[in-house]
Amino acid sequence: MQNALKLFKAFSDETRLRIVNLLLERECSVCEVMQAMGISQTRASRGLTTLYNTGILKVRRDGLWVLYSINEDGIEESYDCLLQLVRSALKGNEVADGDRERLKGTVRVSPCAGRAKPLEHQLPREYVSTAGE
Amino acid sequence: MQNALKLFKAFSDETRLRIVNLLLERECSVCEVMQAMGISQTRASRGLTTLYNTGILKVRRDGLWVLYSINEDGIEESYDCLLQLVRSALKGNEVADGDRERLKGTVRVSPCAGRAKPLEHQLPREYVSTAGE
DNA sequence: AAGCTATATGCTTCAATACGCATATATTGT
DNA sequence: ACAATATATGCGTATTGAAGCATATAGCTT
Repeated sequence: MQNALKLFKAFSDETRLRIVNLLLERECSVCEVMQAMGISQTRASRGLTTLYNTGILKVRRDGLWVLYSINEDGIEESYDCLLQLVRSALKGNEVADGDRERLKGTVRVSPCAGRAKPLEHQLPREYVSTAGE
Repeated sequence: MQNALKLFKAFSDETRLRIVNLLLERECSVCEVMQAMGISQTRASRGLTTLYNTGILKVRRDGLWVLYSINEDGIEESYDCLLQLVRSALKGNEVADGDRERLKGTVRVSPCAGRAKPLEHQLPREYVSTAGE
């Protein structure tokens, strides 16, 4: 029961459901989740961490980036049906569809984006426009 | 998404999971749930009401008793898998097993049972022992 | 080593939730 | 109508949970 309870609690939050929605598309870094969903770094990180602690996600590092993805061989057989339920529940939802759409355009950019610093300081070289130089 | 969210929230509480556990066995009145789980009337009633409001349960009246049961043709196709997950998750759990076991011995008795009043005042006639009379 | 970037986290606040007590409501029998 | 029983619910409280801010940590790059 405790395992099931943990799973249900993990899925009982809109932020986390939207995150799962993204990860069902593909592996994501924290900053990609932030951008696609338009939420703060703290919120994205906390949502991911909670899902990870429940066993739903796995993590790996790629340089500075921490990449989260669905933990296919997670907990139990049964829990697979939950993911399918989430997937179908989010398909057709305006917010979730928008998140997935924006995910396509995300870039691995600093969580400082949107703050006062000039944009060039936060984008990896290859993404910085050279038009104005 | 909102529907899925409501379902997950409904299932993300131990009291409610245990109630579903009982109702997967059979239709129950509030007082039977109280007895089987050893919880207060308020707690039982609130748990049942929450599950009902989510569409998971249906209700009917039988005289003084309000009988709750799983709403088979509830919300959506997908949600059926949730019930199966709950069933399997609760099978083998000590608390849940105990609840189901005690359910067999429950009696439709007043929620006042266990308080100061003499037992005879709260049991339907047919359950009152006549040994002491 | 120093500085930058990506992420995690301690502390705090605010909102949501669970549930107890007392009481209201609904239903039946007398 | 009255009393008794079964359940629901308003109000208050305690607990939990989400998430912001500031800061710590980890890993590049030079």
